[in-house]
Amino acid sequence: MTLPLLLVILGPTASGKTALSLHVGERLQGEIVSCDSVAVYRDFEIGTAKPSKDERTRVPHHLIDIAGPEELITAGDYSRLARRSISDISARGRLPIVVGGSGLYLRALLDGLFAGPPRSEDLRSRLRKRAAERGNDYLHGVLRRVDPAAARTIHANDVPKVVRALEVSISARSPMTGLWKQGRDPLQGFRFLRVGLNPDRETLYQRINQRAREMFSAGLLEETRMLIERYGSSVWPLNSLGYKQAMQHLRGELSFEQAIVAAQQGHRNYAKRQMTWFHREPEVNWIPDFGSNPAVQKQIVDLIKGKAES
RNA sequence: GCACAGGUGACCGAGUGGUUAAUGGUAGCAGACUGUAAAUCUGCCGCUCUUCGGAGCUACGGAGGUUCGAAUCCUCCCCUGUGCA
Repeated sequence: MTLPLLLVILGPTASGKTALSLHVGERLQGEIVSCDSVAVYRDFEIGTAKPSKDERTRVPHHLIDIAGPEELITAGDYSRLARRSISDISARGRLPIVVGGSGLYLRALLDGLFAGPPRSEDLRSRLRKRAAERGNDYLHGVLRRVDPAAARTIHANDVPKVVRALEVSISARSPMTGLWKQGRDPLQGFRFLRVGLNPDRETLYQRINQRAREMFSAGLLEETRMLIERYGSSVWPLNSLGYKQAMQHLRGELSFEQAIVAAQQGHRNYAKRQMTWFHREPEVNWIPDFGSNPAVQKQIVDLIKGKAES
């Protein structure tokens, strides 16, 4: 018996993942599992370019609006929840479509993570404080003693990763890279079909600029103000692209126009990083175009039909 | 038209006679990423070669000049901003 198909659509922001997923979902009785680290939070609408209410009626969506902004959803949380959704969808005999822009979340879902100890906020803040007081190199030196292999791959200036490696190694009383050797827990029971959208860079950047500006005219500022009022200005997702710049404008640090330009910049840089990440993803069927292109949509539907029969 | 201020590599911006192809920053490109990841970090970044140690060429508005040596000093010209007319 052949395993059920799992479609994965990946690509940078504004590459047309949503359009493609809706088309395929409608045509092939699919349900969408969003893989977006910010869309998981309720009330973050405009800046996350979530699919509209109407679109979510056309094709069922999962892993959107699953937490309040004051909650912390990690890659591990996401992975567990998404796997549950996928097996439910599959049990209903429908096609699960993972639509991903968040590289780490996608990897956590498909390849799994290593079995690490739980977060320790206490330990983390102590380590961060240590780095601030005695310098990045000092903290990195500690890591070099605790987990030399980790120290070799993590740059001293990358404090968050140094802190994480130390947190894991110290609370587990064992080097983090040693724990890695025990392996990950990959998602099993499916045949993966990965489709990657990789439109022409310059065109993508234009599209990003346009979309970021539209977010502001669609009321990103008002939404941000509402979020601050409702949840306070220190909730984590307010640091996300667009919201961050909207906050800076509300605080008077940037003019309206400057905020837009900064948000565009941030989104372009992000798209670049996403592509770097996705280049490493194995077995991707790369499409050098936008997912909103009807020809691409047809091509993917045909591709899936072919796979489903084989 | 006179008086100041200024014209630096894609952009912003240091540099006022010599380890200067020229500090920084931004953009761009490439890369890393195992529970905050829309985060965080790294490398490259005038052109042409290179056995990767380097070699050559072109560069600081333009043209001359001073000097062993200039983005840096002098002269003239062009342009920009501000002030006085």
